[in-house]
Amino acid sequence: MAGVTHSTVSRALRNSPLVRRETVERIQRIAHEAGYRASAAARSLVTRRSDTIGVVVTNIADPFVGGVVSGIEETADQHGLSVFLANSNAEPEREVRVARMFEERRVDGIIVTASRVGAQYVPLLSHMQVPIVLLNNQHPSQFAHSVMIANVQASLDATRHLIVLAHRRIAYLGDRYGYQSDAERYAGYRQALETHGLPFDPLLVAYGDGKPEGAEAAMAPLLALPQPPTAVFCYNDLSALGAMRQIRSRGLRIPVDISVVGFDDLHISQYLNPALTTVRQPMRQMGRMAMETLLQIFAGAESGHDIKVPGELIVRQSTAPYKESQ
Amino acid sequence: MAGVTHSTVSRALRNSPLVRRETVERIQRIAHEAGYRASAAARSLVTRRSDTIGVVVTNIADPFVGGVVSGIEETADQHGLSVFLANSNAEPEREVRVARMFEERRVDGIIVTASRVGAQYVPLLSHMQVPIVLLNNQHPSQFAHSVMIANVQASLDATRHLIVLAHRRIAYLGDRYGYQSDAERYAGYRQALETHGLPFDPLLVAYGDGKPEGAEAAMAPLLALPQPPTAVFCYNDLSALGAMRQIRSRGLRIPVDISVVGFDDLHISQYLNPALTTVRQPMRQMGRMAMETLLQIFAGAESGHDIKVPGELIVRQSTAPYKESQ
DNA sequence: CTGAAAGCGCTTACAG
DNA sequence: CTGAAAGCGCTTACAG
Repeated sequence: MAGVTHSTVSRALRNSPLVRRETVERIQRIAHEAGYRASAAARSLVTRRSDTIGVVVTNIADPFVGGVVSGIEETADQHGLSVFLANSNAEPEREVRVARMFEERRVDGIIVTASRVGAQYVPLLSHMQVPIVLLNNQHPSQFAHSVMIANVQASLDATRHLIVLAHRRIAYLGDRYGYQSDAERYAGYRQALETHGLPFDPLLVAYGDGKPEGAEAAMAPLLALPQPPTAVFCYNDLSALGAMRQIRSRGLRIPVDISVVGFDDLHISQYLNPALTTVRQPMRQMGRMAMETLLQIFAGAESGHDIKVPGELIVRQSTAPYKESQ
Repeated sequence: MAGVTHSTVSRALRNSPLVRRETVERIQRIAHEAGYRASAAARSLVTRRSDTIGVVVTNIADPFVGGVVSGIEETADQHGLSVFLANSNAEPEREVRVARMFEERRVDGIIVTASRVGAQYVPLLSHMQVPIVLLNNQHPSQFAHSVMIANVQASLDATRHLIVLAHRRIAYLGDRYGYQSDAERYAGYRQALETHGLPFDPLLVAYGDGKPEGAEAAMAPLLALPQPPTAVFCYNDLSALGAMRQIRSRGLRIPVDISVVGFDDLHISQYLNPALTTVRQPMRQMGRMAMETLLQIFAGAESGHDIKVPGELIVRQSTAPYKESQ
């Protein structure tokens, strides 16, 4: 040591006004030279806060999730919080392990980000008495707050965009694992048809897996229809990617023969050929909002937080007016 | 409690053979019913292990990084380790904060994943006495082990592929922040030219930022050359995405007028139009390997770990034979 | 402004 | 097979 007790050291390192200025400086200098670093574990044992949050995702390799986590981490860092990242993979056993892990780590809060999270999962987490913020997920528990994209409105806009372009046979290519998000995007699609007096044809609805693979496969029967669609609204950009490949492989041109709309506006979407018309989700910002919601709850805000983020339709080159020749 | 001391509880919960079978069961049942969960902080205070690793990335929204982190997390989870995720953003202040955070948290090991990490950063981390594994990064410290893609060989293969297609004016579109990776990929490119007796033209080398934006801008002067390249080898797939858009915007066709090769084989690359010829990096697996290296070091392996992963050239539709008409 | 004491919730020798 | 004791490294009233 350097002439004082560890009590004083503890105070000095946290810049307590209870310690004489010069003592603080001396201690900090010595601590710095010695490379001393207070143990977070010991501290959290007494403060009863871990300064840690848990983030669960279904798949960190999904670019949408990556954008969201980036926003979460940025805000957490600004407030001195560390983030535990856990990939649930939507597997029940992993979900259970993640929940237990978060409990043992005594995380101060949890953010669940996923396009498809097991239905029993959030109840599992909400059992612990810790605030939970859901990002683009259902809200089945009273412990959960949420940040959600305005799926219905955004999908309505996207579908209307196609209707205004004179398309009459518009397909919906959903995500069979998308649960709530898929249901809402589908609802927006239906609403748009209805509002504009277009008939709904169940043959024009197909389901992929939210990834290019599944969408590519789901697109095939749509194109094989006697009266194929002249436009397709996809659950997300990744699905659009698969749909577009299927369309090309049939020798059809986008957007001349068929228009495609996505959802998310991934960073790459503007670089596709043709550039993808899509609904922008401000992923990074949504991540930040989720983290800020948690911060507000930590600070004692008791009212429910249910933030609805508007989606913005970005019109690019994958959509064009319907032409008779089709 | 339920009739025993906390010592016994502690032992029972960890399934110690020192405790009578039925006592173990009774305690576990009660603990389960009460929702008891041992505090990781208290435990790690005495065991002197946190069962935690720190993962630093420059940008979690980068799809390459997402793939790697996915592999890391998967393996960590299998071994009961939790992962702290920190985004350094290549900003020096954040790097310092991350290092301090990891020290305070007493992480058992660190993995640094990044295409471009600050040069002073790893020394900063290696100052703490904790094993470090670098993924696709320099190896400037004796505390660091590494998992790296075989950049030179893979780039040589990629460039040779273009040479075999009869291309003679092949550009290299690098990443000015890519440091080591960029230098090695460039070296492979140079080696291929040399081996095949092709002249090197410095005018055919341009630098982007490893993202579509920078590559798109860097591609422009290349195409404006009196003798433009007929093929371009890009630092990574994201750069290829930008290069391709620039090429199209000049009214040139891929691969008829110009061939494009990327590096990474992101999930989306096979869905591009045209599908991208690229070098596959097994991102997920590399992440797993990095984590396994750490695990081996924990287990006492003292030999240096420097794993070189071969890249695999995946030929798709963005490359074609050179034709006179160009 | 500083010190002595208690305690956060565990694990692990040491006894028995 | 179980208990009593010590201790991990901090923070924070409580005194002075």
